[in-house]
Amino acid sequence: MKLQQLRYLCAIVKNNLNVTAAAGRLYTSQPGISKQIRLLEDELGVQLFERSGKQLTDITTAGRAIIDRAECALVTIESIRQLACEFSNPQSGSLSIATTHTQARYVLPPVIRAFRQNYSGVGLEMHQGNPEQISEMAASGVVDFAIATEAMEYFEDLVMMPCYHWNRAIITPCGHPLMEMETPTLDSVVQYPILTYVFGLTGRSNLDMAFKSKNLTANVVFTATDADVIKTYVRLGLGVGIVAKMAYDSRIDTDLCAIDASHLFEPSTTKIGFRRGMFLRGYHYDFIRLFSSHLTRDVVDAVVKAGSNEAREDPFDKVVLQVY
Amino acid sequence: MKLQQLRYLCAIVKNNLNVTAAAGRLYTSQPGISKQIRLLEDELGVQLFERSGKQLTDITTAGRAIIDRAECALVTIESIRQLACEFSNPQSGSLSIATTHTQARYVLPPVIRAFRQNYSGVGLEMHQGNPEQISEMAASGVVDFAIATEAMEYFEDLVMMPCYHWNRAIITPCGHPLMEMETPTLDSVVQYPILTYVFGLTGRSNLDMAFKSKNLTANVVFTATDADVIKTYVRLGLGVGIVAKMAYDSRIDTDLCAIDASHLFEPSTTKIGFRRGMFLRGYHYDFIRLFSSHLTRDVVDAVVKAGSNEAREDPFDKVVLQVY
DNA sequence: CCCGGTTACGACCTACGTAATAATT
DNA sequence: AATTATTACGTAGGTCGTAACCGGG
Repeated sequence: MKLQQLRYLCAIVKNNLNVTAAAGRLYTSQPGISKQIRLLEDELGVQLFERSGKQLTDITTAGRAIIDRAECALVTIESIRQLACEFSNPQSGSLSIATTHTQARYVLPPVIRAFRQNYSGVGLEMHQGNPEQISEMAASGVVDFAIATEAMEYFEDLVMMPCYHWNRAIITPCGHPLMEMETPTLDSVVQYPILTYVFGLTGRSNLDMAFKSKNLTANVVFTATDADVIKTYVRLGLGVGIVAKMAYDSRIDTDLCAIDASHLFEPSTTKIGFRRGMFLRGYHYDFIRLFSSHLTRDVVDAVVKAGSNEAREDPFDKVVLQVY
Repeated sequence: MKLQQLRYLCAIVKNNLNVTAAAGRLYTSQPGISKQIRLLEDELGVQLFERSGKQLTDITTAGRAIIDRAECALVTIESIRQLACEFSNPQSGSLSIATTHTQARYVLPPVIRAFRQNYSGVGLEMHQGNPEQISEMAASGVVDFAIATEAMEYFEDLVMMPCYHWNRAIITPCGHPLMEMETPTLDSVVQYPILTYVFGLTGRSNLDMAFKSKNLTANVVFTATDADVIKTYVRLGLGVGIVAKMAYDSRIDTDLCAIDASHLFEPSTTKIGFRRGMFLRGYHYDFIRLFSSHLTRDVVDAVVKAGSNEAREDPFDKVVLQVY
């Protein structure tokens, strides 16, 4: 049994049992992969894949169990590599983050700036996607960290930690009648066409829940994945926007007005997650800390330890998170 | 990085940094090992060992962390192998147990017999030693299971489970004055020279505690590692023996008399343990079950899961163990 | 001077890529 | 017919073992 064979095995699985695709991803030839898989199966004495003729059609029961452990072994091996790096070269490496537009555009900039000042030798890579894609990237090891607000609980092998709460703002062109009120009600808001995030993004579910619980139907005329686009269309007069509060900047958005809407919608919680078993380098801890100051190294370590098991008491019960 | 290199690395550590010994254990040449270690260090860019001249004198900080993970990876790899075996050949394999004389001689025989009837294809291997050696064997993967009564808690990477409680018997040649009493007291027992187990074996510590708590000094004139030897010397009239109750068989030891001593000494608990992360095959579960009927597959799995973390509530709190 | 680790070298093996072949959709 | 896996084969790299070489205690 060789590590390569395990890598090939996992690559095939990640590429939907397409050996050619797996070979492409690993920059090697597909006959090589086929042969190594065959050899592995011979050595272990078990079929790992169901085959119909030459095609791989499915994973066998044994295969599934073995692949799980193979992934685990590979993660451990990777962590050895990282660990060595951390000792030989603690100031250099690379940090890759997958996140949503909202975070990338409105929350991360100061964090990234501070991080770069401390770790100029660490390469940064940023990926964008919806929360599901983001989680997937972190779970499969494409990125180190996933940062998002929704749909981050569904990956068993991600360690998730809450970072901060945030509320929404209602934005309109200046002089809009809604802006006359101190604290508009949901009833008054639904009078107008609404522009907000597409479903599944940036706390959209909390928004829908608020309307639903009051039996109101919001007339959502436009959705987008980011607040910049939404603001653009609010400026065009399509309606009122409901976006994350941090997406409104009074210095820049001078032609728009905003009202805090924290009394209308439940706050959402942004979380950061990384793959279980991953070795966290010094700069990983520091990045997390920069992003959310209560997540010190000790706290993170505790969560990792606790998380290796199913639910015990939530270590964040008593922590008061920053609120935007 | 290759698996062999990790194996070499761990072997060197297990052999006290003696490369030649490690080579011998692995049936390979020591230049090969030296070279692979060197290559590994080059690839990782970290020294794994401190060297004084050519000698390996110590493990570096980085080395220690890396070796930990290397061992973990190797255990996972081994578990893949076992897993495959379980699928390809569930009835064959091998089971190795390390235990003390008491278990091997008085408790395990019926278990082993039953096991062999179910799994005639599984080779059995039995090792003996003191509890520390036994734990060590299980922790280092020489054997699958460690079964003993004392000193099993000190290995962090062993999963331990209580199997049964047992009490002691006082044995004397027939007609001994102690046997006149229904329930002898400690005071009466200390009147006589005592023969029992050597320190660290078979619940010896509970015995010492009992005397100490009553401020009595036992006149221990003879210690041995097993009850057979002790009984022999009791027959010679050296004194009274205090041995595990199951070591007295009225059908065989017709020239000896025994009195239950459970009122004098706290019962001891025999435990079974195996290396954390080890893949348990079907026959492993069955063996455990045969040895201790409350340790069903579900219970064992639960302990493994829970044990991957530090102390949570003891899953055996409410279980009533069999008492010998 | 012996024990133990490193260097040097040669043999064998095997992983991998290219090219041709077969099978499945 | 196009896509995808297997088979065949040659090469290049690397692991391992033998043998000779050094450094400490």
